[in-house]
Amino acid sequence: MLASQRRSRILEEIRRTGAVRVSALVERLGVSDMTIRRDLEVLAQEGELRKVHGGAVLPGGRSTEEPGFAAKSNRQNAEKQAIAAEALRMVEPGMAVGMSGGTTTWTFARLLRDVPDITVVTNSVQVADLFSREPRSDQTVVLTGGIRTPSEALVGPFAVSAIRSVNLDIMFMGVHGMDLRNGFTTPNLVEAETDRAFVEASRRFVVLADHTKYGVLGISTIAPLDAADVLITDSGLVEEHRASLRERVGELVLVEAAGGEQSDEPGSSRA
Amino acid sequence: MLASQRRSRILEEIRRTGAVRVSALVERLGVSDMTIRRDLEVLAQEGELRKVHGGAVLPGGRSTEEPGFAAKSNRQNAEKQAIAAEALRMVEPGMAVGMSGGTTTWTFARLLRDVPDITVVTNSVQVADLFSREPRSDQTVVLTGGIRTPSEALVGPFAVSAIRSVNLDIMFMGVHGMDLRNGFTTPNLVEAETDRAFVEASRRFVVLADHTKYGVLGISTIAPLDAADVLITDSGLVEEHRASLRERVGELVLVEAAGGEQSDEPGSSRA
DNA sequence: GGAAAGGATCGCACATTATCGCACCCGAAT
DNA sequence: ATTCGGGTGCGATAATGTGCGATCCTTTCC
Repeated sequence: MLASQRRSRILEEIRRTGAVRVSALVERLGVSDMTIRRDLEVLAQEGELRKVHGGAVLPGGRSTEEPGFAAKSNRQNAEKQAIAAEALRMVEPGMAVGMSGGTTTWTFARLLRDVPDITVVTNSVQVADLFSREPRSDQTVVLTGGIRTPSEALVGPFAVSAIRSVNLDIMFMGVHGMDLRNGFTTPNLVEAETDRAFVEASRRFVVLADHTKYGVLGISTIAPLDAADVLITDSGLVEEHRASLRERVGELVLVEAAGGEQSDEPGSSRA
Repeated sequence: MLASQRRSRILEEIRRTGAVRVSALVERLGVSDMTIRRDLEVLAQEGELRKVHGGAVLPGGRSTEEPGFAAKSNRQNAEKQAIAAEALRMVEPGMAVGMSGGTTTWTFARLLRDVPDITVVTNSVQVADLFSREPRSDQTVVLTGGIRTPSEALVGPFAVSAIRSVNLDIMFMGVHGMDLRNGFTTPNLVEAETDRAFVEASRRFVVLADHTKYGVLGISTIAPLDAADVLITDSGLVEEHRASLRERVGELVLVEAAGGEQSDEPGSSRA
């Protein structure tokens, strides 16, 4: 059995019963306890479950934990993980990193916690929450001020003013839609304003967007496509769209969504 | 059964009935009384419940509202409730209200949610959380930016700059200590800075502090006693201290803590 | 084509830590 | 004063994580 299959089984089990114990999984899946523990570690890192003594439970506990709840955040989760992993390669110790809100950046923020000596500026309460859960003395997390939107982002003049006063080495932004004519868009007018401020405040502007965002149109434009220095998306994007984007954005990075929920092809040679 | 499952069951039970007994849980969950006690201890530490003789009851208000910082918030809870109720009388619809962090202001914020048409400016993530749980279109809640302290307050230049740019009708502040010589103090240097900015930004400065704060000295002074237009405290304060304070602060308001220890009645004392 | 190098995954042994129940004594309520 | 619940100390048991070696698959080189 493949590791990703095994992990799917674990998720299936925990979603059905609400909790799993290591010893039960050892018996059921026929692997050692260490393997199970490592699986749980990985799944916990992805936010799919929460490790507890003796096993794991669903993460549903804290309301501020996961943005938008499971329905939304699990969509394209494998893609988001892969995108986040790729984005992580662009961050180096000592950097000043900006992050907007959204589930993709939230996934990315989970990985970012392990990077030493960085300064994070964000207008997302959830992202700030992630870092403040286990504070590290070598990391500084700045939450911009402002008024909360339903998606828990801070917007408005306070946010804009705070963002304008910083200089970021790199800015990571999740968007709701990307389109040739309208660029990167969001359904929230005031969020677009803060997002624009973020773009202006950063030396390097990186957009994180899975392939389903292509062609989606939010009411407000954050920036044209060519404003992005890098766009990281996944290989689910069809060739035609890849070409379009490649012409416009600074650099287009495609990542392979590793070990999705179901899409495993054992022994297939690389294309 | 996993320990965390067991604790979930306990919470479920207590939220359904309002109270649990140790003996009942022993039977229902099939573990020893000591295990139950230890569970209750953990949950009480998290602020999910309050231990009483024979079992546990729900803490002050809705337990789901209480964030993780609640271990300390139950101390002097009755006093805080009474102080908060008194402070509420000073707020009128249409006002711009400032609030610092701390458990006393948090208690106050819960009452403030019912006041129509107000603007709240706070550097406390928890206070902002309270309002964003059920957003009202006639209320605006501004979170100042900044870096999080362990007590979940936002501090630093971003916070100060945001606070300086607003004008508040009234400012409510919880303090860590009050002392004749050193005035209102806090153990956190940078928090004092934002607190001072709050004082300067407001027309009317109200301090909320239960009687145990008297004589306590934090490392950093926020303001001298006479900077307070109003000081609301409880009648646990001895006469000698009352007199001292009355000389210095603009107005000293003493409230009676209802019911001594118990305070888990939703429809609380005054209107 | 095949062998060697590289990388990832998994299992085992070990030291460490957390959990639980029991016995015992203390404190609170009636 | 008596009874019931509460807390502390201890030992037994289970769970955890780290380091290491074995195995499998992929890649690379000849």
